[in-house]
Amino acid sequence: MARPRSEEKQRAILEAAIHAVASHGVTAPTTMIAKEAGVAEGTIFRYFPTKDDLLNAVFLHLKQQLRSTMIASDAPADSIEQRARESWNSYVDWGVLDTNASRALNQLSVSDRITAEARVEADALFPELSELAEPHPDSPLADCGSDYYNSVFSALADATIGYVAYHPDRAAACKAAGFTMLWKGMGHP
Amino acid sequence: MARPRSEEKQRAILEAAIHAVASHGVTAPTTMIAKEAGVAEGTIFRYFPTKDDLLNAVFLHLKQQLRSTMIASDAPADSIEQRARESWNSYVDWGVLDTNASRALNQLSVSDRITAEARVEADALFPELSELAEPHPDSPLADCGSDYYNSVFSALADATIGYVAYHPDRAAACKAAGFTMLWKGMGHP
Amino acid sequence: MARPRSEEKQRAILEAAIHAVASHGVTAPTTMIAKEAGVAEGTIFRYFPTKDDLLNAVFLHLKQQLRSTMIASDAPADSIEQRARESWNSYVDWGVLDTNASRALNQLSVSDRITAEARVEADALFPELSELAEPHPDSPLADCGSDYYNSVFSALADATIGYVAYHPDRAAACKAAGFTMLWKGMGHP
Amino acid sequence: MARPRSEEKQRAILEAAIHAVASHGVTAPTTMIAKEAGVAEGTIFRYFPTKDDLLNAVFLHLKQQLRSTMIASDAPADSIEQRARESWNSYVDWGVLDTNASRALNQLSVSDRITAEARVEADALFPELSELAEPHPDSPLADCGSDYYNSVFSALADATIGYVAYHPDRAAACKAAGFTMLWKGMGHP
DNA sequence: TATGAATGAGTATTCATTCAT
DNA sequence: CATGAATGAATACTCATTCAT
Repeated sequence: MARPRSEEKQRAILEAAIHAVASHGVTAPTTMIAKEAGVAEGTIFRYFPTKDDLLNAVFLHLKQQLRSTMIASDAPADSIEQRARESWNSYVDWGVLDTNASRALNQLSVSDRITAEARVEADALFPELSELAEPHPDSPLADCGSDYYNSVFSALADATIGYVAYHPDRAAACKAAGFTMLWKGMGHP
Repeated sequence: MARPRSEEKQRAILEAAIHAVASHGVTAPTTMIAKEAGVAEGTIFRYFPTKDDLLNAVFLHLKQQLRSTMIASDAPADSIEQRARESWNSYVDWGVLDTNASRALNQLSVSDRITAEARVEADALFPELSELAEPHPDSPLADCGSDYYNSVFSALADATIGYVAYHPDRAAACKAAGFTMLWKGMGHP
Repeated sequence: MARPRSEEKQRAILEAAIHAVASHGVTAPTTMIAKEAGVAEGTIFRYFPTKDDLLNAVFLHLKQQLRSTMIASDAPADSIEQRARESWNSYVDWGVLDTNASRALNQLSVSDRITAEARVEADALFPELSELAEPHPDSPLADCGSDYYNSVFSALADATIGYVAYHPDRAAACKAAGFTMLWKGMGHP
Repeated sequence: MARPRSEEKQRAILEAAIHAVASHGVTAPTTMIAKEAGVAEGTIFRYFPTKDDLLNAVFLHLKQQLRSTMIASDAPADSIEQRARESWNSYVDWGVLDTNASRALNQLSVSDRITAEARVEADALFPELSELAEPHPDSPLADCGSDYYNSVFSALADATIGYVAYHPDRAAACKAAGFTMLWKGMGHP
């Protein structure tokens, strides 16, 4: 599939897919996505050869979007704790602000239609998480693999996002509590 | 007077469903489940009127299984920390030992085909989690809602189970690290 | 299938089938019929080898029931018109009185699951209709076949029954009008 | 811009449905209809969202067809009797000429899958039947409801069509006899 | 290139019938 | 003989994908 003409149409399809997946899961029919995107049924397949390709593209698109958010908020940080907290905060905020995006990403994350390659590619977007995760020798995480921290980070963040979505008034408390867990869990005092 | 309804067959269907859902998600076709269970397709619907009923039954079955495991390992605990750690350990061990069960439970947990009732019923099986979660006033969790802890517990546990499944040699380290996170996150020193 | 033991059970099945067919058409499931008859699903098939056999039996049963009614009301008639009118009246009354029976018979009459043999057998139950129908040479019916009259008789009667079922207050008028049609149509003055 | 929706295909589906319903009743499977129409099974559902929609469309299609026939034969009539007789004749002729159509219409008419709306719409196609039915005060039909005549008209016509289908040589006699019944039954001398 | 009509394999569910108890 | 559990072919409908326009 050659790069298709309309960048805008591709974007519309992605956005429509996000919305559809958020509300109907990965089984959301392509017809529904097409309708929501304002394109014909067949058009989707000129931009994404199969539905799976589309789903994986959505997955990466969301991860990149999240990535951008985190960079945007990347103020020069005083301390490593500050940087870590800001990563955490922007991650959670992104999910809370754009519920659709967050819900869609959750659905995709657990779906077996997202390939291992896409997952690897997505993880590579967040190198600083790994860096922050670099545990000091006496951290409890020292003997866990390097991406155990990553798993835990997103697991905690997703749980927090999900919870805050239903209890917006507790957003601040939960964000703080979640970060404390992460930070103390790494062996910081 | 007729052939009695077979407890064993019902079990076979549940087990088959677990396996099928673990590897194909909740969209695993009933034909596949039937074949795996060694029964005719129609038989499934004698035991579970609809596929959704089957899925909810599987969900509760797995939760109960998990529950039993945790009770079985419920040694008289010296301290509250000890009790908490044992809950955590047996939860994670269950998932690690029976990967299918754990994967299926994850798929079901995020599926919108599991009813709110089933979820409530499932949560009621783990009252001690809530009790352990009771935060003291100066815990970071104090201002979060009461089930934020629960969300975090399963999120961390599932992440740990998933990770350990791929890195069995690090099981001990990850289990310990995960619990530390949880424990310290609650404000314990 | 040997004549089965319980005459009573056979009757219960027939009655249940009448009710089920009246309200759900010939597609009424055998399980529903069994339940309504208070017998097990399989029992039906000890009395009637197939569902089609059951339906044909119901058809004949209803025709016989109708037949009995008409005989019962068969007072010694003064004139041939009187006899004809009484036939007509008892036929229509039967349908009006037992709506279920009438509805079921209608459903069965138009169903292609009733065999030609059953239809012939049923017609043979009403020989006097044919006799009454014997047209005099100058009747408009003279050149129609002998059972055209029969068809017309039941067509008119069924239409009348159906109409009266919804407009019970007009029963008398419709019965009279229907008979007039029949009688005058035969060339009587 | 895409392939236009084919009027011809819709027609093929309707015709196939008529044929299938005529010979197998309303339970004729959609696969059979599709095969007979020479289209894929899914295609049926592009033209008719559900099978019930298809059945209702077939019902109306047949009524309209019948309607056209009757209009076509609508010569300027000398008398009201002449007009009535021509209505009757063309109705019966239609059924005799196209046995499938007539059989299908009969099946549909008694089916509970034809909606009340469709029936009302169909009746509205034949306003002159109601007009002709307007009974004079001393008609036997005077005290019956206004659509008793309609019921009787179709009942007689269908019976006649059915009979003539098997005895084509008696068509003329039966048509005449049937009309006489109707006409005399209305109190005409 | 975009469209949307056409496709047909795939899905959950039903039901007449069989047969172990 | 009666029961009802088990069966699996059949059914209406869906949907990712193809392809004529």
